[in-house]
Amino acid sequence: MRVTIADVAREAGVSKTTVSRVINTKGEVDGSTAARVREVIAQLGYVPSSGAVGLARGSSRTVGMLVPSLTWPWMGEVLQGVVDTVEAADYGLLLFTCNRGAESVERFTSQVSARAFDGLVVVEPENTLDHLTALHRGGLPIVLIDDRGHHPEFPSVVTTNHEGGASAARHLRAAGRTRPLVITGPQDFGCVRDRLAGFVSVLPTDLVVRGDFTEICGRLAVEQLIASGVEFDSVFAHNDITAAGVLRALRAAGRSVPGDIAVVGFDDIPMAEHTEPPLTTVRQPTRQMGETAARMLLSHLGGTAVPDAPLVLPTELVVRHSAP
Amino acid sequence: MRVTIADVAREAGVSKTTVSRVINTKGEVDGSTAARVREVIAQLGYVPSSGAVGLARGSSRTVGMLVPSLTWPWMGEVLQGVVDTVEAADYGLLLFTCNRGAESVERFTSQVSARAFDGLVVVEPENTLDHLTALHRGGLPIVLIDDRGHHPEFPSVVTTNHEGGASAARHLRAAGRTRPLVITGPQDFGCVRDRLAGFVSVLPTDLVVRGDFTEICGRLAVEQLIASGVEFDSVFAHNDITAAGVLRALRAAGRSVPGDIAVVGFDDIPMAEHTEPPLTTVRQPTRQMGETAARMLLSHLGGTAVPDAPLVLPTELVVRHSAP
DNA sequence: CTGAAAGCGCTTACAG
DNA sequence: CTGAAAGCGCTTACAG
Repeated sequence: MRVTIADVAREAGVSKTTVSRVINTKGEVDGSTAARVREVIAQLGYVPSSGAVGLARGSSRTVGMLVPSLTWPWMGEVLQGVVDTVEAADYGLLLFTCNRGAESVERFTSQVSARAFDGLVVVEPENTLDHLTALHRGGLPIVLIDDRGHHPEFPSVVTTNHEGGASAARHLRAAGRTRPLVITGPQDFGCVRDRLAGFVSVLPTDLVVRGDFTEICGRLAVEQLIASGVEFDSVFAHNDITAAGVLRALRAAGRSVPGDIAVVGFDDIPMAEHTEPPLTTVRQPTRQMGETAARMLLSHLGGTAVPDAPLVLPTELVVRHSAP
Repeated sequence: MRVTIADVAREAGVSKTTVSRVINTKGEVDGSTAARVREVIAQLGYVPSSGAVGLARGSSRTVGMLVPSLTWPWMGEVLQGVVDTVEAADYGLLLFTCNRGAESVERFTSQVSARAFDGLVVVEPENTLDHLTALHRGGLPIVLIDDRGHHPEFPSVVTTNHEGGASAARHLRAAGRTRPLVITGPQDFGCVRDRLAGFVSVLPTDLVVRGDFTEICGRLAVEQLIASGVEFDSVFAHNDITAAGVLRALRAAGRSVPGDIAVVGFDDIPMAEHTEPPLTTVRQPTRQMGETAARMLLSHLGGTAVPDAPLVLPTELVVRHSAP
C-alpha cells in the first residue's frame, strides 16, 4: 500500500542502507547513485514514516506544549510564536491542556513516558510544577513561559514586569498625576509583585487594591473607592481586563478618562484597542515569548547548553487615549 | 534505560505476547497471570512507546489540526473544543498552521505522508482546499470547520448563518428600526452571502456596503454615509470587529447608540462585552463547532460512517446595550 | 490460556 | 562507496 524505503531501494537497485544515507545525507554516497535514488524517491512520492524513523532513532522530532487554557486572550499569540518556530525547524507540535485536573495531568504524563515528544514548552503551570520538575529530572527537556515567579530548575522565559510597572508610573508622573490607584492581580503571582514594586518605586501610593485579573474586580474597586469618597487621579490595573472594568465603572460614575482620571493597563490584548477610550497599556511581547521559548527548547534538543538564568524579554508602553 | 515490554515480560515471567494482551485486554488471559503482569507494570512504571505501538498497529492515535492562524479572536474557543474532545478520547493533537504559503503546505503534506496522524480537522482552508481534497481521496479522513460556503467531499461543521442574519433583522425590526445599514464581509464567503440573505429576507434594505471583516471598513462605511447625508437607524455588521469600528465612528460623529442608531454584530468574540456600549451580536458556537468536528472525526476513525450533509450548529442572538 | 516468530519501516554499527 | 544484519519496541497471525 504505502511506499516504503524498501520499495525505493528495489526500484533504484540499491540497499535500504544506501537510500537511508541519501535521505539523511549521512556518509559518503556516489554522486550518480544518490541522484538515481533521489529520482526514484520523487517519482514514487516516498516520504519516510515518522513513526518508524522515531522508533529507530529514539526521538520523535516533535515537541509538546502544555497550556492551562487556550482561550486566554494572549494565548493565541504565544501559541503562534511557538508553532511558527517549531514548524520552521521541521518539528511537529503536540498540544496538551491541563484543565481537567488530575485526570489531564495523568494523561499527559503517560504521553511523556510514551516518548510521544522530545521536549516540552510549558505555559504557567498552575499546580503541576512539582510534577514537571520530576519529569525534568527524569530527562525531559523543558522550557517554561511563566510570570508567576516560580524558580524552576529548568530554563524559562519571562518579561520585565518590574520595569513595565515602572514605565507605567513614569508615564503617569510625566502627565502630572500624583495620586494613583493600583489594582493588582493575585498577590501570590511573581509578576504581580514585580509590577507593583516597579510602579511604587517611581510613584509611591497607599492606594493599592488587591484584585484577581477579572473585569469585575476593576469595576468594584473603582465603585467602592468613589462611594467612600477617596480621591485619585489615575489607575494602574495589572491587566487589561481589569482596566476594562475600571473604564466602565468610571464612565458609569461620570468621571472622564483621561480628563479626570488616566488609566493604564497591562498586557495589550487585542481588546485594548477597542475599549472607550482605547487603552494605554504595558505591552507584553507574547508572541516573542513563544518564539523564544521554542527556540531555546530546540537548541537544547540540538545539544546546546541551556542558560541557567531566566531569559527576560522587554515590555513596552503603548500609549493610547486613556492616558495620553 | 527506558522500561520496555521485554522488561515487563521478563520480570513477570511471561512472554511479550501475554503482556501485550493484558495491556490491550485482547484475547483470553488467565486471571492470576494478568494480575501479576499488571502488578509488574505498575511497579516498573511501564508505559508503551507510542511510536512503537503506532508502527506496529499502523496508526498513531493522533489527530492533526490545520488552522490558518492562531490569533484570530475566536480561534481559541475552536481549538479548546477540539483539544478537549481529542484528549478525552485519549488521542494526541498535532497542530499545524498554513500561514507561510506554499512552504507550510508542503511541510504539512509531508507530515501527512509520514503518517504522523490518523485524521485531520481543518479550519477555513484558504486556498488549500484542492490539496486537501487530494489528500482525502488518498485516504486521509478529514472534517472541515468552515463558513465560507465550500462544498467539500468530506464532512463539515457549519453554523446557521442565514438564520443568524434573520435573527438580527427580527430583533431590529421588533425594536422599530426600519432603515438598516448592512456592512458585509468579503462577498465570496458563503457565510457572508448567507448572513446577508437571511437579514434582507426579514428586513429588506438597499443600504448594503461591502466590507472585509476589519475594523477600519466599519469605520469608513459609517463616516462616508454620514458625510453624504444618507440616513439609517441601525447597523448590522457581519462581524464584531467591524461593529467595533462602527461604534467608534458613530461616537465620533456624535450619534448615540442605541438612541439614534442600534448596532448588531456577528461572532460574539470576547471583545463584544467590552465595547461601548457592549455589543448586541449573533453568537457563533465556536467551541461547540470544535467539539463537534473532533467528535465526527474520531467516530469516523472508529469506523462509523460519516454524514454526507454538513452538520449545522445554531447561532444565538446575544442582546446587549448596543441594540436592546 | 500461552509463546515463538515474523513483521511494522526505519537507522546504524560493522564489515567489506 | 556499499550492503547484510541487527535492532528500535511493539502487535499479530499461527501453532500449540
